[in-house]
Amino acid sequence: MSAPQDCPGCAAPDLAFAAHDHAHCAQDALARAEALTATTGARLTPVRRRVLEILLEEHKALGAYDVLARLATEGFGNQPPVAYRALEFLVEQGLAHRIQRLNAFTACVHPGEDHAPAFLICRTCHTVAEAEATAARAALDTEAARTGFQVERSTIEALGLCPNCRGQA
Amino acid sequence: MSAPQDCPGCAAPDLAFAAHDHAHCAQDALARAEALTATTGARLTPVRRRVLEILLEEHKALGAYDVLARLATEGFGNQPPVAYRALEFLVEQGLAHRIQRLNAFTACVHPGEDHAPAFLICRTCHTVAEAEATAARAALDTEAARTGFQVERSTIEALGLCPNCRGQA
DNA sequence: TGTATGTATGTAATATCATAACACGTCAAG
DNA sequence: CTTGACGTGTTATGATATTACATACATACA
Repeated sequence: MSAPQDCPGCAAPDLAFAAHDHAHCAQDALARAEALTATTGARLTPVRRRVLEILLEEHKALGAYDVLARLATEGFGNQPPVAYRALEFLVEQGLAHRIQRLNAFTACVHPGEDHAPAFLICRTCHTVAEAEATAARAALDTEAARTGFQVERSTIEALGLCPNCRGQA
Repeated sequence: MSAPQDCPGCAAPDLAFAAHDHAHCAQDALARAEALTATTGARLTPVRRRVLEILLEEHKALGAYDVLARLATEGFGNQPPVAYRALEFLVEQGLAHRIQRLNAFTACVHPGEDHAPAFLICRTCHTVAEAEATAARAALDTEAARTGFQVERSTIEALGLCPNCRGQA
């Protein structure tokens, strides 16, 4: 495992859209996940680890049943809870994110850097990228506070065209 | 129908949370909806109008099946498409919004004022309020643009505690 | 007035997403 | 060596959403 700044692909903010060594990117995320769980004591069991690997194969969001189908062919259980539980674990640990708009899940590319990103979802190629959401979240919190509402968690997701698909249109 | 500034309840930004004359608030939204559809030529048929009324009864989000159950007892169809079609129409016309986080729908309290609000969802009383999202959306668009992503639609939803429920906690 | 056309509604069937409840196995602490 | 926590497997069911087709209703216009 290399530090993030050692990998041009992994360090880029537009990671998902830019051409990059995805194998390295996935390996890196997996290694970090292992380091993280070792630290916190959370158990990255075979099913959970495999689900993370599956999510890391592409910068896309996968439905729970897509994941489940993969697991089933590999000798794991084939009932929905098997997938949902592993996904829930990964989300709790910050190793994956749920994309509300798609009822689907995507691997976190920056595990450990405690963050609540915005998601950029390309409506053509279905790639999902994480984007920095600090400013947007701050604006939302401020606006909410004006009405006395206290934000605990927020969902920020954008649908649109990624740079690659824009070029082709 | 009165202009928005004539109604203290309807003009307030924290409409949903503040004590207000909700009957007036609902009537106002309905009247605007009628005016709007008359302008655009869209047909606010009995089912669609009734669905809007149902959504306007409270500042909450209702699931499609909740709406459907109401419709069914009133002599309308009782199959899911009846509710989904009416809801889709209302959303298209800007008369209702879909809350992704809840897989549910809520009436728009400012129909006609072309807007894409953020939603503030109270986790205790389940009230849903619309909040100004211009700043948050701008921040998101800017961040997305840095990666070359072009945002077409964005979802901004916050889960937390509304002023009333905060007081009680 | 009759008829064609588009739009809305009704209905059946099915697809997709998600959770509750319980059984069984494993492993570490006491 | 057993108890308790946790993880996994499985059954069953619940919740959300769409496809496809049939029917009715409105509008325009021959």
